[in-house]
Amino acid sequence: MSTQLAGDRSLPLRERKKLRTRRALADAALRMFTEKGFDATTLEELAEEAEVSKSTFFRAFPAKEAAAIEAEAELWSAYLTALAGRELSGPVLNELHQALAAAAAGLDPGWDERFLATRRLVAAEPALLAYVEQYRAGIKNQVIASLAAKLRLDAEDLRLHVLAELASTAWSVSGRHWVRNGGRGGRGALIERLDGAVRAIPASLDLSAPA
Amino acid sequence: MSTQLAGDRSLPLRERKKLRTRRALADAALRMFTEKGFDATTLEELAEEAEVSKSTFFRAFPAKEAAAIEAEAELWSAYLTALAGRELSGPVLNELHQALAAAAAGLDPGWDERFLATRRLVAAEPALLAYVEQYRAGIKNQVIASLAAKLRLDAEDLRLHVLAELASTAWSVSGRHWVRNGGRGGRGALIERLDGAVRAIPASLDLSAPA
DNA sequence: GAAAGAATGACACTCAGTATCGTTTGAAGT
DNA sequence: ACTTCAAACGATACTGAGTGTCATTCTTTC
Repeated sequence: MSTQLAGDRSLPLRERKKLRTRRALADAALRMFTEKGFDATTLEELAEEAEVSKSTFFRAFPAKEAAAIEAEAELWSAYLTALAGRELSGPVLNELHQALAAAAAGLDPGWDERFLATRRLVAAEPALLAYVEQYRAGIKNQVIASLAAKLRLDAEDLRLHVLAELASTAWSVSGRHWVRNGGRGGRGALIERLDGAVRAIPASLDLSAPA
Repeated sequence: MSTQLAGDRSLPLRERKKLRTRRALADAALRMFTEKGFDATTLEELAEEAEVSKSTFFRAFPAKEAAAIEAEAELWSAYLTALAGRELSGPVLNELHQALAAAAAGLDPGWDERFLATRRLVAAEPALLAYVEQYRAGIKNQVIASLAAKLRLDAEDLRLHVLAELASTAWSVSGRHWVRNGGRGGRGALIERLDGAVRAIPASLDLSAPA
């Protein structure tokens, strides 16, 4: 269930190499974008830093932005995996919550730090924010498809869209708070914030303006 | 409250011209992207079709994608305007719903058709879908800021995020259904679908998997 | 009708992203 | 170890979106 580390001896050498360069590129991206800025860093420089060619970069990532949000992508990927391996029972929102919490808990130890750096970058660079929004929308659609299959519902059922959206929103807000606090408390604190956010959802619908 | 038509005599000539070229570009984009495909149409061709230079295109739109989703952008812009001019009372979700319905109702007569064409394009072109997702995320943030100011709440209040998201989701799902039905019933039918979707939201939270 | 200023067109430039192809390297069987 | 095969890689050339600059042409205003 945990992320594939590049040092994993069980993997064929070829796969380990691919993971290593992928990680090298993502690390270089995080570092260079933070130091020089996203726009000021060209892909050529980035590829050179990771000692691969530009071709190799595009074999590992579909876009410049993707390398910067690796940590975020790892989380959502684990989320989808956790959800797929789950047998649903009871309130669906609760299931999504559990899947998300389990996904976050299962990531490799260094993830916290990378995620923090990623979110800071995203907050500073509009291009990255746009990419993240679009990325999450794609994940949301996969969640909907997965739920629709498990529950034998139409993928256009409004309720699925609402639920997928709510889980994502809860995560997003929790993450922003966590980052504003400098990531204090690490992953545990982040997951606790998520718990609180999910619990607060039902009350949201009743928010009223004073008469 | 209605959209600025290029024929509006009350506007200075210079502004009318700007609106005319903007509309010409958006129309050309919708037509050419539909006929030739988004990628196969270059900006040079598109600009030539509208009889302006590439420079002028980028003064009217920030990106190639933006010209294709003018109709969508008009709606959200009207939504923000309607929301800004509203005094909130009662359930906030209801207010958002009303603002959205009013915005849709107030757009110019040809909007239905352009919106339909836009959504078909978006469904066919991943690049456009990505752009729309990102665009809506920006609108959502403005809604949150507007609500936070009116209700004197923190912009990070989870409830605001949830509500802004729900309104957007209800619209999105309603629109997709409407498009699947070929836009039958015009704007009236679309707004009715929106009503139904908003009403169905509370039940979404209770969706459970069979034990 | 003249001055001021905004919008435009023309042009040059950067760089993300794609396509092609010859070379290297790990995987698998003998 | 030796060969075969396929996957990954590097090098190169190319397209086209998006930016910056500047001279020119319009609209507004006085």
